[in-house]
Amino acid sequence: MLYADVVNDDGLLRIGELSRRSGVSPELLRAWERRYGLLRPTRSGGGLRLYSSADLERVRAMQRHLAAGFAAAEAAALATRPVDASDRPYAPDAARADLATAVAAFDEARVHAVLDALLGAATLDAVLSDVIIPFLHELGDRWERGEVSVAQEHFASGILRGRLLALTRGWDRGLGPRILLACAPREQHDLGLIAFGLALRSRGFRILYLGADTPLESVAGAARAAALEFVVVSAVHPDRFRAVAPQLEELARERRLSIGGAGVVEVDLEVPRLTGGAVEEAERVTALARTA
Amino acid sequence: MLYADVVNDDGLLRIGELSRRSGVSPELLRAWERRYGLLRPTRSGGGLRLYSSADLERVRAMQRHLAAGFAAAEAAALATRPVDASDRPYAPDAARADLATAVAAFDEARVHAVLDALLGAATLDAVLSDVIIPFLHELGDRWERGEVSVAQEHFASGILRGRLLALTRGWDRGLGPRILLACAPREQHDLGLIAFGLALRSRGFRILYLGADTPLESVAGAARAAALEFVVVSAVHPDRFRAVAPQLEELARERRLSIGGAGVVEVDLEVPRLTGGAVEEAERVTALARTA
Amino acid sequence: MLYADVVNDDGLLRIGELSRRSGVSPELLRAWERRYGLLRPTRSGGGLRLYSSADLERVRAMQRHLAAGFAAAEAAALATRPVDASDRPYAPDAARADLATAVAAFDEARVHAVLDALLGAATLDAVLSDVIIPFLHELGDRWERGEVSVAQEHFASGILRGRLLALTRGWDRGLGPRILLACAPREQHDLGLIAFGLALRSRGFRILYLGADTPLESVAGAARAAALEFVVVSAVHPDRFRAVAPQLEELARERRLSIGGAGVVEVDLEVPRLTGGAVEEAERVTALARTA
DNA sequence: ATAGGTTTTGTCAAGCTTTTGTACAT
DNA sequence: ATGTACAAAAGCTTGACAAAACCTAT
Repeated sequence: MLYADVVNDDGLLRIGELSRRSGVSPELLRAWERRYGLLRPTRSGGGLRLYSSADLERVRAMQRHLAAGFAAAEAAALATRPVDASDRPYAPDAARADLATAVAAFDEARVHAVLDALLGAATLDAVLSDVIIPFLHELGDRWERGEVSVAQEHFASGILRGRLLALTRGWDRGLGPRILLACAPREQHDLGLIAFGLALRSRGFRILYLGADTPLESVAGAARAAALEFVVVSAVHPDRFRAVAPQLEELARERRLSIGGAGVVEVDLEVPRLTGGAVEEAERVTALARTA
Repeated sequence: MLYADVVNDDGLLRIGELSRRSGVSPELLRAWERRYGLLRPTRSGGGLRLYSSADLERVRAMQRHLAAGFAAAEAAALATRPVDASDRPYAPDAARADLATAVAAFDEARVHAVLDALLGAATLDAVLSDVIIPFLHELGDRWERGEVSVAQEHFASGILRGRLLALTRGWDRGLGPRILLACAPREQHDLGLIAFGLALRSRGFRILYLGADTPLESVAGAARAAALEFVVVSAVHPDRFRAVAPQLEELARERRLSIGGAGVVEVDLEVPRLTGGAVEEAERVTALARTA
Repeated sequence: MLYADVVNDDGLLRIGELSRRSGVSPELLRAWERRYGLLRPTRSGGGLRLYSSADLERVRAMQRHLAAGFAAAEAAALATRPVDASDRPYAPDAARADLATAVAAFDEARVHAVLDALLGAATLDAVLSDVIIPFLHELGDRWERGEVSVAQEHFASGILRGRLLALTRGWDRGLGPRILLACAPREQHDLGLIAFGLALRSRGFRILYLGADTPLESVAGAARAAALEFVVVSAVHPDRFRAVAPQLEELARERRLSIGGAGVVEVDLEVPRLTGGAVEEAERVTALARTA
């Protein structure tokens, strides 16, 4: 189930099944159709109503509006109103707001649509530094202030992780210098590191990505096994670095190690620190590699 | 009876012996020969049928096919068809071995190439249950035995997570029942849960995915906010369940909750458990949802 | 592999066995065939229905859809959709067919949806060489045979150009070796060249892209101005090369020039020729650059 | 919400044919 | 060993029927 399904969405429901799925009686569904034109079912050869998934969505919207206190006529008007698909060129601020709304409603399709529009309108660098990374920060802040639930934060990072990882495909191939990326032990936030990797990739690096919560011995081992010179270890929380400070400094003597992520600002180690944004630091690392 | 009486110099069997060895009556053997050309015995000077061991194999194949439910004509066609071993490129065992080699060498391009070939050759269900999930298990086992480094394990799961998440796009769309998937608190292994979600998706479910390490209050909150009936919480380690047993049982009273993942086997809770593989349990959940 | 899997390859079932395996009564199976064309069994000499494993799959799909609440007619329509026959996640042939249908109907959303699904399921390399480039060839062939209108051909190449160009963003940045790509003078087909550029980019090259119909003096000038060593000139029609043969040979003495595209096969020049597919030749060029 | 009519769909039956294991005469 | 016969099992087609689900109109 793939190609046709993506567009064609689904089959058609008869009124009984629509009723079952929406919890609205068939009589009422027909009344809403007759009175407010809420639904526009196609018909079978014999005249039975056939509803699409869009109809089901409209019924659900109608129910939400009714529950919110609107009169039936108004609720129907709201539910049938077309979703404005304004094709503005590239508006990072509006996009962040859109993402926030979509995440609040667990609306996966909308999140993807916003990301599609963004990636269609601007470079990955721009989308990462103007939208995705700031959005993640905002999300984190609002989570701390209790304005966003853990579920919403998880939902959002799941989708973003999927989108970003999809862009990483093949990022270890080719001719450029190879760099190893890993999160410090016990560090679970990997999205910033992935973004950093993507920024590096678009500058010609080959990425060996180990991801969240990687023991430093493994980092060192992999760097040795794959003969890598450059290594970046990332953490959002400074304690993650402090807990392994000696090992980090040892690795720094062996390889060209940098540490990055929000956790670096308060840490004092004998290791170069990437304190800026992912794209900015990718640019700096590239410049460094050029001279090396 | 002497050996020489039933088997002649060239190792050829007479019909009685073929009958005895195969359990098929001589009459029926002759009928199969006449009707379907199943057997092509040579003849003795006196006209007696002389069967080779290949004939015996064909008879046994015929019996297997009959037992499998094929009618005689079709079973014979299958038994006489030349063994064209494999003209289709789906070889799960070889693929797993390939993946292991590629991962050991941190060869990202090769991992992707293997996955491309697999996804092009078989259904997602098959690839998940024959290759990806077993591969992850093998990887875990070999990690426990120290044959695989953490770095290799991380490298592999990063790539697989990216590929699987890419396939999840739009999995919340459609007409089917909606189901919430989350890992138990402190549980970081999400790949099995993603695979389970994909298997459910291909059976028509709509997926709301919260991912690793999700507090149960968030699960409950999201289930309420999005009006979801079905919820699955997963963990690889049983302690993850035990630590939140009361909350799980409370949630189970409120929603249709199941728990799954390797961690369920040793846990004793008043909550339905999904103890099988991802695809298998997806099938079961689908059946369950039907009865609801 | 289980015995059943081997047999399922192409064994034929009679209606009783199909009934046993699916749990659907023979009467109902015949009714579904008669009413909805769900099954298309071949017939034995005497007229008995003979079903393939694909038929069994269709019956099972039908049952799933019924269980999901669809009425029989709608469930059958879903189960007979061509995509259900090969529900591999990555089905290049099905995708090409889908693209052709969508193009014939000027259905842009569907073209995008198919491409989205493909790029989610496989690597760009695979999609280029398995789907996009073959599709362009088919389109050209069918245009020559008059089966496709100019409008359809323009529509398709417009969309594909847009999608591919969106992926080229920033492809001149970074650390890799630089390569100049241009179409020969008067050559308008640039899609293959873009695909080639993308394959090179994913291997670490930096691309300087001049596009369709570029005078060779401009190519030479740009190569000199940007100090580029590698140059590829492409054409679909051999005359485009012949018309500028001396200049090509001169440029080849100055830079590492290759010529590519469908037009190279019949041309005889003192210039290295890239006669294979875009991805394949990108791999070769990468290997060359490595040794250089 | 009800009444009265229509469509859809699973099931069944009658009468006939094909398939297939077994039996028997030569 | 061969060829023919035979009867049970399984299938085929046509036609019909009744319960469930839907329709419109009041």
